[in-house]
Amino acid sequence: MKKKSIKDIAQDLGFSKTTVSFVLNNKGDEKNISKKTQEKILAYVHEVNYQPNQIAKSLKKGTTNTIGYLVPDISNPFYAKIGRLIEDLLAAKGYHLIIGSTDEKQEKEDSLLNMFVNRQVDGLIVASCFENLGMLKTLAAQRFPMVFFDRESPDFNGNYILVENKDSMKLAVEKVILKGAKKIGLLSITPNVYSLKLRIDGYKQALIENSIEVDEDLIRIVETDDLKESTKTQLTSLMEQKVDAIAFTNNQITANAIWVMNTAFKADLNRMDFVSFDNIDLFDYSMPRVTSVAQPIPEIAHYLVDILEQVMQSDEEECKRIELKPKLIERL
Amino acid sequence: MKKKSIKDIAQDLGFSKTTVSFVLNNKGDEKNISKKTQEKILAYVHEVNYQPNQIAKSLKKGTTNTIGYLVPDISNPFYAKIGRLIEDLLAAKGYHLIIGSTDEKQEKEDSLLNMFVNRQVDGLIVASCFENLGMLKTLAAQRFPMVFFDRESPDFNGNYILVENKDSMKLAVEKVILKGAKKIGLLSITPNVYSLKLRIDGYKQALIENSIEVDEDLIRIVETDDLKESTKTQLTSLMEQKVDAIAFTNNQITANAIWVMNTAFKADLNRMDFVSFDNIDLFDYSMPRVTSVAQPIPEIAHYLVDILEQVMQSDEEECKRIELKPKLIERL
DNA sequence: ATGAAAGCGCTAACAT
DNA sequence: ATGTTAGCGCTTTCAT
Repeated sequence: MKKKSIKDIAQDLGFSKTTVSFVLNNKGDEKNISKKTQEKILAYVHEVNYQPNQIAKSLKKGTTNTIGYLVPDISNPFYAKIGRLIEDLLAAKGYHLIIGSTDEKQEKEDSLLNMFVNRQVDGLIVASCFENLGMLKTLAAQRFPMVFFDRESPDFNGNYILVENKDSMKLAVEKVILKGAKKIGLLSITPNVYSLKLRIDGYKQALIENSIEVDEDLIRIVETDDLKESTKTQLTSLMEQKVDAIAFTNNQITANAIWVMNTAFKADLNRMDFVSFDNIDLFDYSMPRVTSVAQPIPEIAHYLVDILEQVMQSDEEECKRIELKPKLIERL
Repeated sequence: MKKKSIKDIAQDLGFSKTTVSFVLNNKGDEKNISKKTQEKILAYVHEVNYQPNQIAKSLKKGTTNTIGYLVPDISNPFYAKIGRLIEDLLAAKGYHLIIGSTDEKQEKEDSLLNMFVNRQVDGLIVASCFENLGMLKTLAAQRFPMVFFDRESPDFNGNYILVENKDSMKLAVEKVILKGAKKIGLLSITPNVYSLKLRIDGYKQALIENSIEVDEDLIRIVETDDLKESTKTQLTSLMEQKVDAIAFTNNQITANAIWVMNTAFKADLNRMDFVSFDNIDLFDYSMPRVTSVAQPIPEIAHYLVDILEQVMQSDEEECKRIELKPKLIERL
């Protein structure tokens, strides 16, 4: 049995497509369709298990009830968890999620943005790498509903859900300073992401305010393309400098670094302290202990869909910028 | 400037929609469109940055180049990683991923399946809870392209990418027996998932073959709805029985259990051994040490899109069942 | 070498 | 109270 369309239903029952459509969309009463007709249609629709073609509906209405979720890597626990939360929040409002991972590459990001827009997503939630603003600015100019998170660009005016990067990192680093650390290294992925730059700034500020000289040679950048190997190289080099603490700017790099530390520097673990921006479950049981800056994930998810919904509904000009406070989790 | 459609392009240039469409789809030569016309159209299209409406295309062609990915929880690292891998594999073939989390509930699963089908996804990759086979059987009867993984139902004939559950679990449990464990508990989520039942069977088999009596009271099932609390309760009760090893049937429950162990039973960690089906990064650094059965994630992903593609292309009757071998990672 | 027109399945303004 | 019709943006057969 082939799939029935509204047309089939109408023909089978001897009504017009219009009547059937009205009934199916609960406009029966409003459109003065007789109770009897309504019941007849509903019964038949149920009998043949009619399923509306959402694509046709989308083409007609110009909306798809689909939201694009664009992040560097959907399997990163931070993005995965937020993804799960917004999936549920959006589902409650009738939206579905289509996902894309950009690998921090503007090229991939642009191509995915393009695809999503062509697929007529109704809105976009994105953790952009903000390397090249062209595509984003074009979309913004068209008033395409977008909300950004995790990352920010000072040159792009959009709706942002962010966390206090600089201050939080500063507070975290100060914890290990208070504990006695004197020579503190830092490991980060590409700092041309502004949020990461802020985290690095926080680290520096902590040193400065505590009269520790900022040594640029202790600030190491790993290559995103070859994270595992690059982390190992940089970390090894840092260890040779005899640092007594290390700060990491996100969960991904911390996880890799912990692995390296356990593999190659087990003996040093006890004399050192570690600080991570981002918190992952792992930190609760991992060796070494890691003091971490936990982003308020449920809150972020909540604001993301909240603001996106507002943007999709009203055509307001004003951009929102919401900055949330992370929670510092001490594990020293 | 409003978005241009093919019609606009045609009007602007004085050609027909047909001609423009042919050129846009690289059928210019095949359809004998003059070089000059082709160039003109291409140039203009580029100038105004024309973007085809994929929804319209989908409606016309009956395919959307979208694949539905349906799992219990997209933020579970196992599903997230596979998600990421198939996202990339599918992207290379022009497909996008639309995701749904079912929370192990058939109701949610059915509703998502329905939505995905109504949205005309071209295929489905699903880790079903297989609680009620109605919806799945209906889809299978319509020859809807689907590939299943991680879970299996003996009552449902579909394409499966699985791992050896029973044997792997048996081997893992035997490791701790060899190390001297005598009283081995087991913690699992809902065993009405057949794959989990197999893992439990493997556990039992290991005991039997090593002349250890199977004590049903040492086999504990946690409630999926309240995982954290239920894990705590069951684990505490198991610990009161003075078990000297515990086996867990998936990563989710192991992660929770590790947390409970660290919180409430730190003193017991050293005298005990742990075994987990599924491996997560965390196990490399966590206390306690956990011997784990690592599923071959990239291979699973690879087969998933491979088989799905085959199913979408040919209309072959035959169902495939691929069983992969996990890798045992000893950490005793 | 190019165009007219039908149609994918749906909605909704406008009849009747 | 129900039907006619146009149209969303695209592809494709059949004309010319």
